[in-house]
Amino acid sequence: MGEKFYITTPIYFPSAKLHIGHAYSTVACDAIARYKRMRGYDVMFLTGTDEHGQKIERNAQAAGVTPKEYVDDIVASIKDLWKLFDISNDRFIRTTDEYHEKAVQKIFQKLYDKGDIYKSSYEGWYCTPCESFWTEHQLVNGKCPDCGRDVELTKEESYFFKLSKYNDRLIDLIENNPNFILPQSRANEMLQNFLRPGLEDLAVSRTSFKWGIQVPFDDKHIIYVWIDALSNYITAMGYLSDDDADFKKYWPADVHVMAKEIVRFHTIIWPAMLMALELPLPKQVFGHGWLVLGDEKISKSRGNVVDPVVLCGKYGTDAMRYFLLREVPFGQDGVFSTKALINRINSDLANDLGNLVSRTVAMVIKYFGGTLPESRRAEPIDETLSALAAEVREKMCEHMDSYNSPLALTEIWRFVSRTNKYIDETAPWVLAKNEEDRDRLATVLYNLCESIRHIAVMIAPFMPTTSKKILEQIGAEGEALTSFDSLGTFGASSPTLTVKKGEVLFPRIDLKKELAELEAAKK
RNA sequence: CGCGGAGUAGAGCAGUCCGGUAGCUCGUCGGGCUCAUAACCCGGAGGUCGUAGGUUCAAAUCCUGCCUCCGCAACCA
Repeated sequence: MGEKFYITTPIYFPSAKLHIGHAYSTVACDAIARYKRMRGYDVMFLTGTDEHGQKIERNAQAAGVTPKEYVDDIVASIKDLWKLFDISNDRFIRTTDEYHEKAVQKIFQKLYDKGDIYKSSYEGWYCTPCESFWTEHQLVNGKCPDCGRDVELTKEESYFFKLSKYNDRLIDLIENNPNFILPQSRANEMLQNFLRPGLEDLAVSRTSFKWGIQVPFDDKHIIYVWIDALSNYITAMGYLSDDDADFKKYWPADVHVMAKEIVRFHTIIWPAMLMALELPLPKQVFGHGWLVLGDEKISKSRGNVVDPVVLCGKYGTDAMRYFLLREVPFGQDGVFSTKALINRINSDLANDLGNLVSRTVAMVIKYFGGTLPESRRAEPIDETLSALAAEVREKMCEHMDSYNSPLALTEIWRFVSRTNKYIDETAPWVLAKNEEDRDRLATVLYNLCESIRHIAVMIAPFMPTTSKKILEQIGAEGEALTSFDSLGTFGASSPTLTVKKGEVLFPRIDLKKELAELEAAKK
């Protein structure tokens, strides 16, 4: 096993079904994890759920079940969702797991013993019917933002974490490690908005609800959910448990991936906690953009949720994965629309890739009965394929090493296009008409199969199932033909390879019909 | 002046750091091909690069003002 690589998704809040945006975060991590495994890394890929908090408590109450019953249900659906999206996580942590709860209490105790957590009180606006505290900013016209009723100024006892103590060290961290926060523009945001103005100590306990982890030495207090949630990255590895071998092996994380709005917690609170615990810091925090619907952000409260289960069922898992990984620009927002999705599937997957495989396999069968003969006749043009294959492989790796899947895929598709063009340039159907060109025809078809093999291996992190299906069709089996290392050779496939006609990889979708059906479904 | 990001063909983006023919994908129009999933290949049309100034032989790119949109401001992936 090679060097270790530890990657995490955020842990998701099971207050309702997950939407396409959650799937995006997880699929993005999965592609990176699969890519790293392919490159020989010993990968630890962690995801999970963040199950505590007042909102869960209330939802459960409304549903007439215990909080645990409530989250168990949703967590089961989340696990199903990741199965559907072909997510290859090595571990799944729930913040209600006993080992996690115990470890979080130990972390809290440790910080308290060290003097980094102290007891005090803070003032806030309390809404009695809602039993909620609000800050001045959160109030809407001086009223409760939830119910609109009057609020009263109240003092609540709370434990505080000395976040301010780590202010300078955090500034140093971000200023001296330009790659700590990706994309880098977010680093400025953290410095300008929070660090340079000066951090305040953080209230890290609550007394207004019960569904959470108790402060070990004060059972009136529940540990603040972000302290609870962020700790998952180390508790999942066994930190402060009887067996911390994985913690020693995998920590620090190589990258925490998340959507942009929680970058703040991961680049300020989390590093400060680790500094207080005297642990190494994660190497990188990557804040990706959002999938927006038209102009609107996808959000449960706006009711414009796009159901990923329905989409996968309709268009297929790999097509959805491809769309997500290709369409959202690096670190920026991407637009989700049915039209954009179908256009991507039709042009990139059906027309370019699927059809390339289909026409190649068909020609090998039509002209040689499925198995290529050994005779060869090379021509200079053939080298354009082998040269480009090597170049594209390099660039794809560069892009994936900086977590830029859209550009990595763009590179691969440059090769897909070149391969399609090669067919036109060599015109195998003309060669097939002349007996004296049979060795040339065999060479052309071999080069096509070999190019397709390279493509299939390169797309494996993004579309694992499609990759396998394609390799099967061109008769590529075993490490020597399917591993990343096998891409070092253009010409590794057997000279007398046998193809196998397979199902249509990506059926073309009738855009107009599909949109009409969607419209009809709305009514 | 709270902080940050963005305005480039019909749509989505690259190019801006290190000024010098404005590029890519989709769509559209025309042509080619017939192996293939009416797919593939070639070519054309389409942009005063948000706006007003400035610097320069030369500005999408550097400087200044303004307009518009978006995000963040302590629990939305």
